[in-house]
Amino acid sequence: MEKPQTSISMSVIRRLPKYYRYLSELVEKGVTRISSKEFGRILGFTASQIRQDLNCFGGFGQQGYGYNVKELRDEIANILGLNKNNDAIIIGAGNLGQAIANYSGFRGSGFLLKAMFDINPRLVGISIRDIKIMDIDEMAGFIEEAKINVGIICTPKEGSQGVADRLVKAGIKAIWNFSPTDLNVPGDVIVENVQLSESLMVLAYLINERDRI
Amino acid sequence: MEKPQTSISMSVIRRLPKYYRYLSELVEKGVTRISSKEFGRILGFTASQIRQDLNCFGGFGQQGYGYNVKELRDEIANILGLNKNNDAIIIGAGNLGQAIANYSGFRGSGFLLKAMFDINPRLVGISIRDIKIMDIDEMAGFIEEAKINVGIICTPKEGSQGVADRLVKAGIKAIWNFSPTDLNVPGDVIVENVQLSESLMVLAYLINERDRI
DNA sequence: TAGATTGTTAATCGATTAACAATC
DNA sequence: TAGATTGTTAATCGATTAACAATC
Repeated sequence: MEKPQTSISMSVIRRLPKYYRYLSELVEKGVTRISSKEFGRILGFTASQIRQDLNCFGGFGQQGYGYNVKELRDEIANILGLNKNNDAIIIGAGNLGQAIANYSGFRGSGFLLKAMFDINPRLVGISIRDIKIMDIDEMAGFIEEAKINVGIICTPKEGSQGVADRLVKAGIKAIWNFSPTDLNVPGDVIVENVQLSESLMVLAYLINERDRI
Repeated sequence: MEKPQTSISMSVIRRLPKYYRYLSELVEKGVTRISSKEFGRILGFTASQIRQDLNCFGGFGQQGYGYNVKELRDEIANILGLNKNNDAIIIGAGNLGQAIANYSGFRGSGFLLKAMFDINPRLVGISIRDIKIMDIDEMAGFIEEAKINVGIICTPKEGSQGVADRLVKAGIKAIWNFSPTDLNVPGDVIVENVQLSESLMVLAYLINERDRI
């Protein structure tokens, strides 16, 4: 049922996790079928948009019936690649790095945390949830040996480009970046940014704008 | 020089922090003027887009010259409301809450962390960076007394809607939401989401897609 | 003044919504 | 079969890019 897969726009891709999340909730509630109209009402999207989005990947519905909730959830999990394992490491074992290490969402997305790295000798050696913090000089070797393909950068912004360079050199293929910079990496390396500072500034804007009116 | 301020699209607003960040870097480097062309080259945007974006807020440039870097940075800080103070509290003092409490980006955006709240009696009473963790039952009183206007939700998803309800009831006007849910709040309450799980799933998709090709 | 670069209008592109024939 | 709802095409809307007159 899968389509020949032309390039999908990022607008569509960024909605997929939301579809997945709501479908998972529906499955838990025991809902077995849903129409695009009803699903749109729940999500705050138009029915049209949902049908267009899903049809980028295949015809998952049935005329006159709607969509099978469990089936659609599994299709989307498959599209997102949530069933594929990705071994990851965290670089920067400070507050944020430790919080991310404790993040329970890894499992559900197929990511497995294998190690953490830091330059601070006071952190090296201790463990967070059975994950060892190692010296950053051991990183390249570990990546190659353990076939790590994702690096999670939780360092301050001064160090982040340097870390990215070392990750790329060691053969990593994707970066989840929490440092407030745009990393410079080769075109085949994927970077997904979580820009806390930008999010906070947008919040400041929205508060400021509302107060102005 | 400010325009009558019609409604600005979110696409524009979400680019402003990036402008601000790069302009700050340019100021630090001692660059005093920049053209939209050169600024676009640095950011990876078209010159046209930068000029369009800035002209939503006013004519900050000068024909034949370009933009004064420091002036433009200050204008954008002003548009974003980074000079206005917003008193905030964190709800949920677990790993993520504590990491956010330690987040150094608050100051630069005009946010001031005033307290943290949790239901866990083992956390209540201790302090993170001089910020006391209090029992959640003290929250409503604290919000009113200290005139808090921003709540930062770092609880697990089960508790987040309940926390949001209590925040709204206590009179809070904006929420920075780290829990993986879409909060239901009255229309005048601003919610800015940081969806770690969605970001991670997009990363999974991009890795999976690249491997497929 | 001549050159450069803005502010702004017009053209293009892409994303969203509407409409409807196909079909379960 | 009749009703419902999809998949898909067409229309609309909004955002981005190009073009250029205004002007420093």
